[in-house]
Amino acid sequence: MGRPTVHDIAREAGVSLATVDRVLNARPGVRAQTVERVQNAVQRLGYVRDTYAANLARQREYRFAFVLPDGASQFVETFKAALQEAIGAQIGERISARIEAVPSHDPHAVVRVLNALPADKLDGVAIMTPETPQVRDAVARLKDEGLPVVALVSDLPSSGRDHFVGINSFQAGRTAGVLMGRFACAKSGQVLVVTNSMHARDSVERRLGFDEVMAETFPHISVLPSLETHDDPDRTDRIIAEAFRSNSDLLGVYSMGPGNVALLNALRSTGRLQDLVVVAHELTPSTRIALQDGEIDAVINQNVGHLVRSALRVLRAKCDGSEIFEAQERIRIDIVLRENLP
Amino acid sequence: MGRPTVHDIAREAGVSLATVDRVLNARPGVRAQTVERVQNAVQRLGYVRDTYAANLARQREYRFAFVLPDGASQFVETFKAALQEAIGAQIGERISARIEAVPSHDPHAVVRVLNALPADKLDGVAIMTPETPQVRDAVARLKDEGLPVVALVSDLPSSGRDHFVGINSFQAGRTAGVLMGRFACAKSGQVLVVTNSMHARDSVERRLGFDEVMAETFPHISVLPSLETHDDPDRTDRIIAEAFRSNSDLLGVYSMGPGNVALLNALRSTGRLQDLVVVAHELTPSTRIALQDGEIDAVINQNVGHLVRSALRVLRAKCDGSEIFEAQERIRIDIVLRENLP
DNA sequence: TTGTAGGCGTTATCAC
DNA sequence: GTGATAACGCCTACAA
Repeated sequence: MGRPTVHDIAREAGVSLATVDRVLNARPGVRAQTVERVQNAVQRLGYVRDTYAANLARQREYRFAFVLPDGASQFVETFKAALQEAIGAQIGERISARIEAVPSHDPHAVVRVLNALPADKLDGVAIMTPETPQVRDAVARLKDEGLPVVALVSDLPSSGRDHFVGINSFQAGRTAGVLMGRFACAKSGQVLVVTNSMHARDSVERRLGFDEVMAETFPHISVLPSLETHDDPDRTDRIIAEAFRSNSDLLGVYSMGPGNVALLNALRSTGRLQDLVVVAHELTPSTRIALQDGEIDAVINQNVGHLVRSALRVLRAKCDGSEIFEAQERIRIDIVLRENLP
Repeated sequence: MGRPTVHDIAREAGVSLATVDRVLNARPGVRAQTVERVQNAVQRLGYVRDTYAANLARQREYRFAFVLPDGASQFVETFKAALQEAIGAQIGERISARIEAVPSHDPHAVVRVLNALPADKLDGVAIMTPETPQVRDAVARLKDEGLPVVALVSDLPSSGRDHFVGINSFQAGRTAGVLMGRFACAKSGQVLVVTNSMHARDSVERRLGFDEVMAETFPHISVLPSLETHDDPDRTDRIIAEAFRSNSDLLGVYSMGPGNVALLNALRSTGRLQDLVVVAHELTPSTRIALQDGEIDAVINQNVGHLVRSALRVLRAKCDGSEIFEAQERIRIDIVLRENLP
């Protein structure tokens, strides 16, 4: 015969189905002695609950909210598409997800949105937002209301979030560094580092990892101070032009943040893009094309499909109080070259 | 109210549950007219079947067989471990998998095992085996008996397998090539290519991809003919020593096949391992250590966890006749360096 | 503190 | 051809 069921447990323990259920779900109103008997039966028979049958009976619905940066980020757009796709697929069964767009550079706006989330109409929240003290407090409130919270892409380590879905930025920076160094071969010269803002925690960590590798392994290359674009194309053009004026031996560019469209445009207008080693983050329509055209040499990527599915699985597991399957939830640091473009 | 159920369909179409079920599962014994009415109702209400409830009622069990090479391959061992892990986890719910070890270099033995599979006690088969005409016929037989078959890691394109779970070997070879070329910088010299046997389809394809990139982009590097180790450590030592004797400017080694333990040992005894650019396939305990020690520069990998889960999901989908979620089943060509080791 | 009975959405076995 | 009716494994009133 197949797996043992609650019926088997009930028979084995000499109690009724309802009592078994109460014990399995740790509900009160059962004598300690009876609890013991049931648990013994569970042990003996090796019972494991059929989650799907349980969800069916429970009419379980998972209502999640995804708090994502608004604005025209290709990465976020790609992420949203992957979310829609996953919700429509098998993995999205019984899951509904609302997307809350927040102006992520405005911590107060972020907090306003987080505080406005209707905790009683939700079963979990995924947040992709820079870490600020205000955000930390808002997350604490959500958790107080009993909601599982996962941090997406950018971690919120001191917020008490239940889980982080994303890659280690420091390692990602190291990976970018080693590609930069090896692709530049033994040449000496300077490398430009660009991001939208060094207030973003992941930019800081990526920079740290990048610098570490460059100092360790490629001391003949000097890494210039981080340039901040502030998500402004005009400013991007200006600082890039200026950087090319003041540095004679530029070997490469490390783009740590979003905004690759504007950066690539600025680099194109210097006329030197083809000679540079360019390493960027996140595979989006624009970085994909730039890879294909040989403008970008390597992209460090976190697979958005994987991010989405991992967030959904983890949130569901937290709701059910079940274990997560670590191996499946580890997001890889993908290295994408033209030849292994998915 | 929530999603429409079979009850809603029955009411809407003015028929009974049983009839709805017959139509949904394409069973005979329903008037064309009635079929139509039900299908209209399905359309109108946007019904989509609850797979889990269905499986519950059906008492569905998925009994799969995995036909894997025997012998001491670290890759296969890693794969088996991942399989066990997945079976124990959420994704393995209702799935049982038996592993059949075959001496994969012996086509007749492979076929004997395939033919001995009890088709009536199985719901699907995954096969990791080199392609031979005999294997092709055996797969055809399995399919005749109604079993879904997926090819694992090494494709069986002309066998009528339902699906291939793995990476494109040609692209993988190109990826290895570009890493080799760029990591070797502008130096000219020779590159050694090693595999266990050029009878393996993936070795041939990898070689093709590798050669293409080298010829296109790195013409100053000459790629030597493939050396075959025949899975024999002694032979490996000999051919490597010989290769080092006859080539004065060796820049690197591309290891296309399994057997990295023996190959690394042979390379170590030349005393020149540290200076070479080494690119290998598959992340296993030994390649992992070699990466960490700087002996291997890059590993081209297919994530075994992903392979296993994909095979399980695809087989299940084929059993259910349901769609597969392409995006999730595309196995990535991972590039693993020391810095992004998972 | 415990048990009974019914229901979740689907399928399967009977009759009619 | 079609329709009741009872499963599947679990949960939850409500009753005892």
